[in-house]
Amino acid sequence: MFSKACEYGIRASMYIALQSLEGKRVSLKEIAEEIDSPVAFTAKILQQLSRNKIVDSVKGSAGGFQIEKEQIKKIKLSEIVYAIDGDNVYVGCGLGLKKCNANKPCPVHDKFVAIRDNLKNMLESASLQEMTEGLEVGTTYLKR
Amino acid sequence: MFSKACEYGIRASMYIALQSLEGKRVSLKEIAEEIDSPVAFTAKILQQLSRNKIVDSVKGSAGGFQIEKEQIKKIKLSEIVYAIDGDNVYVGCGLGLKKCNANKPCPVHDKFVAIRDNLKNMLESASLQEMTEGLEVGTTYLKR
DNA sequence: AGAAATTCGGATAAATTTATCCTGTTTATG
DNA sequence: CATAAACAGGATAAATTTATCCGAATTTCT
Repeated sequence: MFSKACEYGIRASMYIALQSLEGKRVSLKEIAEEIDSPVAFTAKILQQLSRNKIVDSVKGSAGGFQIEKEQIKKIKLSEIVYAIDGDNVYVGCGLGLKKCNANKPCPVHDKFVAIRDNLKNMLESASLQEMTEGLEVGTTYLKR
Repeated sequence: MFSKACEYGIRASMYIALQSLEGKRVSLKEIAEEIDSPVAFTAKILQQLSRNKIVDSVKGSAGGFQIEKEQIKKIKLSEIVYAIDGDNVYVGCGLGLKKCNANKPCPVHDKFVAIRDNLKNMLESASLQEMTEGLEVGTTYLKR
């Protein structure tokens, strides 16, 4: 569904959000440990998220990553996915045709559009805030 | 969503089905042309489909690929996807966790399950027969 | 029997994605 | 101000996916 990079990106964002709500800034190392991802690769992804204003990065000793509380409420999963995977998830034919559309559709066009719209709606309505709620009370997990 | 291999595999199966309904056996070359896919790569995929009894292959001059009419009615897209991509599409956590389940779910578990079930249902209910119908009357396409 | 058309299967190559490493820069802190 | 902790970014490597090539086997047709 998503690329590995995107999976790590989403999980990292969720972890940063979780800690930011506690007022804690977190280091790359800690993030990678807590979401069980390769450190250096995660660094690359955090750079992307930082450039795309999804997360704030602070250099130097006592630096790390954080997300402002207001942002945690606003940021939707769709923005994270878009920052890393682009619009691949939303656009593009299920069967790989370059110019598939309602006018000249592939045989599964309508069925795919329906499913993709579901996915899109889900990602556009799921905020980081909402995602952290289960993490806080221990009913959802970011590794294992 | 699917791998390139799977996209080509689905399109190839649809084209073979379409021609088989006309009583025509089709060659690799013709298939690749008609679905706009790389010939040699398509050959590999057809081998897989042949081993998995999705398509029949006939060697030798005047050989080629075909699908029996009875099979065209029975074969669902899910079988093609499974033959090529395995169960990746259905199983596996949206965020890449190895042991994500209803008991210890990732933050998006339920939402993903819902969407994946949609996809699964769609693939399990869409037969090759159904797919060829639009192709026959020219309302759907396999290339462009 | 020979030639042509065709799939099969192994080896290999190219492209992309995933992952690592290393050097530089920034910043808090003692 | 020196040091250590941390991110940034370029170069590189490993793994996977996508794609090509070629010889062998099979079958039809003349």
